Amino acid sequence: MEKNYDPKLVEEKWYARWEEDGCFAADPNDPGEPYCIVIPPPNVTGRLHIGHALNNSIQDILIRWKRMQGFNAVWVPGTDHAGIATQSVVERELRKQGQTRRDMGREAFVNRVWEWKEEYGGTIIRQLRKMGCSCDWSRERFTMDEGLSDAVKEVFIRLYEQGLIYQGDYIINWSPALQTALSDDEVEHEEVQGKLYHIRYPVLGGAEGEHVIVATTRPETLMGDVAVAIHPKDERYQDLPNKKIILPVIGRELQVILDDFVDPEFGTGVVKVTPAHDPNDFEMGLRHQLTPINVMNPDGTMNEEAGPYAGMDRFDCRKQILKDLEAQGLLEKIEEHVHKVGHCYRSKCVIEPRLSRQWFVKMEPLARKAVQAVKDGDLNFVPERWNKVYLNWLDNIRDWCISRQLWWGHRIPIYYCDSTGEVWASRETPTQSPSGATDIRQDEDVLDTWFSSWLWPFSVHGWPEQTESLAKWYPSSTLATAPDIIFFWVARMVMAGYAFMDDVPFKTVYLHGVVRDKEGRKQSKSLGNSIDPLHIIEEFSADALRFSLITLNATGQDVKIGENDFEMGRNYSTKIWNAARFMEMQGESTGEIDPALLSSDDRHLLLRLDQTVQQATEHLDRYRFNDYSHSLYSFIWGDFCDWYVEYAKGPLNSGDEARKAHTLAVMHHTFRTALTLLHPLMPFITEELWEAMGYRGDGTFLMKSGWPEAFGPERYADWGLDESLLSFVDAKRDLIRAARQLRADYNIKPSQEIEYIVRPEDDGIAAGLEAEIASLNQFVRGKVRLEPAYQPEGAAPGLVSKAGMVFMPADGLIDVAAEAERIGKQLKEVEGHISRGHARLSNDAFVSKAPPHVVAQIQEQQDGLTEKAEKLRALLKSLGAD
RNA sequence: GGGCGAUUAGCUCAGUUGGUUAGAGCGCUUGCUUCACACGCAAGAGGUCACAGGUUCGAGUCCUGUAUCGCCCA
Repeated sequence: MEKNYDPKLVEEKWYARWEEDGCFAADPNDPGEPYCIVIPPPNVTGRLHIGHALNNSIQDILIRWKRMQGFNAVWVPGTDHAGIATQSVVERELRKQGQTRRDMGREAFVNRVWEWKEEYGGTIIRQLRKMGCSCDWSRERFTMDEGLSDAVKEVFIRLYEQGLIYQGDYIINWSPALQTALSDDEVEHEEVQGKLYHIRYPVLGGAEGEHVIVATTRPETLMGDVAVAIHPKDERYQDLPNKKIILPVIGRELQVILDDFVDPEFGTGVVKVTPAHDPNDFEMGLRHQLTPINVMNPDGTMNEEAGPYAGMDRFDCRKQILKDLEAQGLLEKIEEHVHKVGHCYRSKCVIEPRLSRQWFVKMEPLARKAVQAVKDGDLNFVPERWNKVYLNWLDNIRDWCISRQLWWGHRIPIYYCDSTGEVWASRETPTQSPSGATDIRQDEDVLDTWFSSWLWPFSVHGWPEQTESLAKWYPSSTLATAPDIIFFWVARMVMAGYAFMDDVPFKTVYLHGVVRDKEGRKQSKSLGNSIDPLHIIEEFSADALRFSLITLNATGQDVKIGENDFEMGRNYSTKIWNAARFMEMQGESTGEIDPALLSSDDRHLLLRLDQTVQQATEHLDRYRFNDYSHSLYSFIWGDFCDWYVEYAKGPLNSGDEARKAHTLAVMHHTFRTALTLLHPLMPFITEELWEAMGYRGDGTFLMKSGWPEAFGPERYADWGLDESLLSFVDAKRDLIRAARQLRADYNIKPSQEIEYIVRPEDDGIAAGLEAEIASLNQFVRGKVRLEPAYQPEGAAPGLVSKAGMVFMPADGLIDVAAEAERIGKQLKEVEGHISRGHARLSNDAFVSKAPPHVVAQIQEQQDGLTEKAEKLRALLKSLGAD
């Protein structure tokens, strides 16, 4: 074995071997309880970013763990056709060649997108393999493949027939850049420093110059005004409803309406009503039977209704109309005004609320069961606080605008016959209308991409076909995703699950945090602060990438991470590698663990191993991935490498073959179990060492091996594992640390053998230490002499440890002042603790009300501290420095 | 405007139902090429747990309020 672990070839090798051997493939007929994860399908245009890396590390940990536990586990991968993103990518390519999609025509364009998808799409899927993801690739799906398209059609038609899908003219969010409608969730509201324009609207037939002042942030929609509104109780404008108002520029007569919606505090209390360009005004328009006037084209330019401004861009129009109003003396004033403006989540352009005919899903009936699922505990969010966010959204749910004016996507299966006026839905492509007319056409629009993603947990299994996979793996078990798509996707999947499968789509939703840069900013291309996971894999390893991400990320919190944080994972890999290398150098291990030969260090290690098995399992059960990682880190690095390997060097080099073999047996037993526990997190290095250490035996991959079970009371009894053992080894290590500290403080080289004199705490410890004196000597690189009644003659450096006092004769080199300072400092600390403990114990309320075991504990601690203080004082005295 | 989260060592963060002397990684200081590992070993320094009240025998942990930062919804 090489000194440094070289992951590159190893990772490639194992991934290929797992795949060749069908380790990832699941069969619904195999035994085992079902466990299923469906991947949050990444965009087919996407590339793996660090957020995906975290998300998929979590899923892979879960699936590998459950597989090892004997579940019939499947992880279904796939991608999403990402209507807007994918269409934009191909359009951008066309533009470079001086072409547009309209030049090409719909069919040719869609073919072109398919070509693009075949060639470049799914890069991300290949990248997931580099990370070690154990997806069942034979089940890979795409939201536009044939089966999923059937599912989409089926769902649309069922909802349409139930009256839950309808078409209507409403205000929707319009992206002028993309020229399509968007759902409410696709709009990002950003606070901007804008302006509030106070505009004078003349009163018809009023006195010269009589006007009302209307405040607006969007003067360019003025031409679409059909009324002005005031609050019914606003006393300032009592006589206004009887008058007519003249719309500036256009000269249209406007009525004055009274509506509760108007906020008298906003601006002047008089607002313009523009039903075609504002959702609230639209509602007011309905209440007062006003006819909306749309003044804009789909591309954000003004149309002929805008009179003199026709053809002008909406923002140019704003400037021009302000200039004109100013010239006519109609601009009262301009105020600074901070308000929220909707932006397109994809193009970032300013969203235009626009009246248009679109398709909607009526959500309220679907939401009911989705609410109940969480209230009844059939669906759980981890961390729990997301329950509330989810419920709050569902309680205020609004209908979902599902039509998009795009070409790439599932075309709406609605047909029209212009001559007869028939409108109907059809699963097949019809040749005539229900009444037999042939002048038929299909709706031009496609469906929102989420309209296919919300079916994912069952459509991936072949629904609407009743497949074996569907029967076995629906509902899925855990969904792991980021909270930013809780509404877009998670809540809608729950609704679809109940609507079409009559059950939740998954039992637990684990929501992890967002990966940020060191400054806490979201990683983004434009900031140039993103970490490329592939670069990390290249530089460190996939295991290191996974380890660092998981270790640094506490449940549900955002994680701030920088490039060098991945060193941690690499260093850990090297550490494990070298521990293995050390064992390999000791030769073959054939022995079994023999209870009669177990030393206290052996037992301590085995006890800690068992604790680690329990902790790792429990932490995974509770989705505490960082705790899981931490417990293995401290076990392997701390217990195994720092203490046990150092201890083992004694028996291994003792020349006693039986001891050597037995020590190796303990090491291998432990290391083997530790590799198993670590496998879900670091699959590659563990699989490699599993083979290198000869654990494969009959040829079973580690990834197919069983998850370790805790020892249980019998083995505890057989092996003599108990708490007193822990405290003895603990005390011994405390002594070793004290001895090392004395050496370090006096700058004595590690190579120099020195003598320590130890005055053991009690007879039991004395006997224990006596039995292990060789090991002790080795740890302190010196010679330990046990002298129960030792009193230093004159000044000698000494320290207090749990196992007793340890002295290091220094041949008159002692620095009395420094020694006194150190001991004095320690004494002060101990005295601090003593006085705090004393205060508690002398408090009657504490003694009478606290549970007895707590009181006893404090008492015991107090005794220990008091004793320690006395020893420290004695030390100080022997220094003659008091 | 409503809701949620964060505030603990120089930095990034753990700290589960309140109960040992508040932990880790990185960074820092000192020593060490000790026969697995310098991607390492050993030792060390560093914290009035944002602030103010309250509950309690006992608060980093629970409650109320304040401040700062971040996110979501309207």
